[in-house]
Amino acid sequence: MNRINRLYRSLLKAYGSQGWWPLLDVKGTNPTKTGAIRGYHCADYSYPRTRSQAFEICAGAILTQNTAWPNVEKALRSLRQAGALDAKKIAAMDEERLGALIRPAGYFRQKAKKLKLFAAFFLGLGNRTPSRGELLALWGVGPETADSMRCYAFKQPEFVVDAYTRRIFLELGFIEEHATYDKIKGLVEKELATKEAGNAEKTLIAYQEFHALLVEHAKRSVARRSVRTHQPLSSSNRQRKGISRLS
DNA sequence: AACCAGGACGTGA
DNA sequence: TCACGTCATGGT
Repeated sequence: MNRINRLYRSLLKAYGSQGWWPLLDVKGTNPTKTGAIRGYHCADYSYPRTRSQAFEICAGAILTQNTAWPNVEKALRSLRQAGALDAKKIAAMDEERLGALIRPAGYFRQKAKKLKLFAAFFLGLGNRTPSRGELLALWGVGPETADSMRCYAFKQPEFVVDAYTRRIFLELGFIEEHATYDKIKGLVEKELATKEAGNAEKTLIAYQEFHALLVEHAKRSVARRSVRTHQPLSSSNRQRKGISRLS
């Protein structure tokens, strides 16, 4: 078994299934997760079940850009409270009012624009699944956001690379310091898929879980300092925090 | 009280 | 291509 698969298996053993993407109305059942327990659908991969839930995931993907999830959740609840967690409503809303509703998520002027653009695009899709290229062509949607939408909202086997993934892979020596997004994505899609090759559904679940597990692991054990310095966490720190090396 | 969060985009070199 | 600056609130 290759190192990517080994890491995936040990993370899964350590933290259990994560059940991303978090949805406002879904209750999670994994007590070992950090942060909010609600919002996850651990070991149930039938979500999103509606077009509306797919939109909620996409909106969350935009709102979470460089932003901590609890703040995103506040913005989503604020939208729902206003009856506006809905593509039609958002597409028709003026940016000032939308910005006020999503304020807790930060960057509210930019994100109001992004949400409006995306909402109009989403409506135009009808029931269709957008390609990665279509998403990337939208202003405000970069590689990570596009892959998050594809993987979690539209259930396409597409691995999401984020800052946490990068940090952990660098620490483990899986990648070079300046590895590109596509390089890291390719590494996972090549190595993690080998076992599930030919089974699209299992591949999708593996991509969803692996990304979520990397985030969970990073939140617990990877020093924030390493973002700037790229210095590995010392073993004494690791032990003090009760984190095993996992590979 | 700095520092950072599940980025993306525009700019100048 | 590449390194920065910008966007902005809220938690630690």
